[in-house]
Amino acid sequence: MSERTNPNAKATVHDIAREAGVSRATVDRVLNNRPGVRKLTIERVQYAIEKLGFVRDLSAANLARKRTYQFVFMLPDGKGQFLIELRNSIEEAAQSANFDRVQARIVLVSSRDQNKLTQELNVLQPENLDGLAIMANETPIVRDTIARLKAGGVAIVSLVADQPNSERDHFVGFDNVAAGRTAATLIGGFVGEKTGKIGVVVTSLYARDMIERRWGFDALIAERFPNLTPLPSIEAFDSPELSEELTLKTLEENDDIVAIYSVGSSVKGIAAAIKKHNAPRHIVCVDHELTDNSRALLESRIIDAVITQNTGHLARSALRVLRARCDNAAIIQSQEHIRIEVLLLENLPAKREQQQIQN
Amino acid sequence: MSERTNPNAKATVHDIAREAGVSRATVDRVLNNRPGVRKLTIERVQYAIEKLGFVRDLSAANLARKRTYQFVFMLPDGKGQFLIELRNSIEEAAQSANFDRVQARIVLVSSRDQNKLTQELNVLQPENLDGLAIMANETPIVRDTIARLKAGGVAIVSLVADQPNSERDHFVGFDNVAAGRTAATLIGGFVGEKTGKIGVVVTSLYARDMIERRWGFDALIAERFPNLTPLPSIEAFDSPELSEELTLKTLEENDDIVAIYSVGSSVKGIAAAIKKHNAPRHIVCVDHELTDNSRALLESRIIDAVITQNTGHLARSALRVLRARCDNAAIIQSQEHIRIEVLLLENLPAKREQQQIQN
DNA sequence: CTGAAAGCGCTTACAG
DNA sequence: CTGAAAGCGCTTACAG
Repeated sequence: MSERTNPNAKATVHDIAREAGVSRATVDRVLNNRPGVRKLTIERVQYAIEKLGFVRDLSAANLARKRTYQFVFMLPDGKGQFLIELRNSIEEAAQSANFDRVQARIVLVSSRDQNKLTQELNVLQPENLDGLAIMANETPIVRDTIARLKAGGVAIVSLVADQPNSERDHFVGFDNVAAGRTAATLIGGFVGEKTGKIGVVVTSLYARDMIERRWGFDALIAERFPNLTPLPSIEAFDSPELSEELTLKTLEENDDIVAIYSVGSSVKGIAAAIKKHNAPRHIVCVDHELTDNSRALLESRIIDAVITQNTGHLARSALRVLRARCDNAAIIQSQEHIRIEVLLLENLPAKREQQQIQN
Repeated sequence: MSERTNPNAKATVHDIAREAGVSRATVDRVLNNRPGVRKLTIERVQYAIEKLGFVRDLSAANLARKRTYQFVFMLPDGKGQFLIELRNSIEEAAQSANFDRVQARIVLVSSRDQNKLTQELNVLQPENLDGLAIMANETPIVRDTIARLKAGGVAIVSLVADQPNSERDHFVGFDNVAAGRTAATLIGGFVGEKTGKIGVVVTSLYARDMIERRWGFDALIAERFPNLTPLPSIEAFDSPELSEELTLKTLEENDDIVAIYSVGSSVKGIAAAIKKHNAPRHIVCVDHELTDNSRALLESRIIDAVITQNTGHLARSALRVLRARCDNAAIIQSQEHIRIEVLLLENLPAKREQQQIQN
């Protein structure tokens, strides 16, 4: 069945207009809080809205308005697998959101060159922007840009790494402290009753997400696994070579390492180091973010688990939240909660089906 | 910015009509494969569509059509927490889908009384139904109903438990075999090197999802953990008392039980049994589906992990797939993949925020 | 087989 | 401060 046959059909602006004894244009003014309506008239219209239980049809409104949503995703230009996945997911989500009148584009910004970053940020103007999703380190220039755009009425979400001291409307990403605790629980559980040290490798000592994960990790190990001692963080930047070299050095210097926590995107080098070092027994290894690397390492059982946030969910959630903000609509919190996913070889999702289309 | 200012504005039916030298009505006929158009005309229109890169605006089409989607979710009337959660999620999702012209309602059917089930199923008629999501045991009557509705043009998805031998369009739920394997990996990992038996408790010996989980579980234990021996399944139906009694009996008869796998919704009784039995060392316990019970047991560390599928995701995915089917549109596979979630105390999502609304 | 006209529910100039 | 008319992109009778 397709036609609406039910007798208590939904009320329309037309019905409201008739009920309130005004024109549809006036109903529209009240609906959209436009100025230039007498207070009494407003009340009459509002009464009619209440009475008839009117709910406006947003898609009809958007059609009439020729409303289009201009969103920008600003991401670091890094070459890590996670970033690549995230970009793919955003493009995919943007494409299907396109039917919904949203145009989203990705802007990559240098994570090193502050001047270029400043330039890129200054290009963004509220006049041609409805929403911004930004993943960047917390710096004054980023904070200022957020404030400026916010003041211009742009909806803002921080992505993956929060900007807690800025005026972003929402954070789309998981709780990094809890993620660190999750990693600790897995490592502690899998190590069992053995006593020993844990190597910890981060991408950067100063990135907020890394710091938070490490906090959570250390706290939980201290609480529940007194048999384990995390070592100071090794900083590997984005370099597999550096990561391998430093990890190997640590393994050689500490013969009682029972586990390694890969907090950032350095697992490739870590795995190489573990293989080279070739310890007599399995070293438990937990990594963050599912990539081709971590997938292969899970399959060869070099690493035991991956803790990740789904890039598709991140992309769609950012889009939904921005749109809701623009429409001044509510969001369903539970739907926007980004889960901390624990991936073992056994519950690994099948490899990205390249935008596979069914039917 | 809101207005579409860009010069290469999207083509509309109007543009196609002009380009092809026909009326908009004819364009519409071609677009919707309606009969009564000369072949030559069809080709001309299709050529114009290609040339202008026309993409039809579905929401405008639906507006014009007064199209409404009538969906039914048919679920067992059981009183388990998972079912309750699922129902809540469906209601929530249905509410927000309402803006999108879909009307979804839940019909509960008896899982015991075949006659009542038959009656309920017979009420469903293709005339007033666009899509059906069904969670039910595989029985001939269910299979026949699916076939009948399918023949009448109704879109069908099976939910949580698949109906692989029916003509459903899609299955919304996770891979139960892989879920069982995931449970086994966790149990094996957490038990460590100890040798012993594993108790296995199911809701029903004949439910497809239980059987599949058990398959996966046994297979992985055999592959990777020769130190562990799963016992035959204990069937506890939906009864906490029975589950407690039988689990306790098993624990007393086997003093080398190191873990319990709760395949169905029997964890309350299992936990009670574990507490009563009070073994000298921790018994590893993994459960399925996040509920208030399992959450509390995770917090008190009686159980170690919960394997679950997100009910919100199930509900929204079912809705999206049904809708796509009705529109004959493609679905994004990666978006519809239902993940096997591993929940530890540390990555537990906050308790259901009762339809919390922000702003 | 094809088209002119009216309409879906809402909004936008324009006029008063 | 308010309304009549036209229009968003698409579809539906109706007429021919």
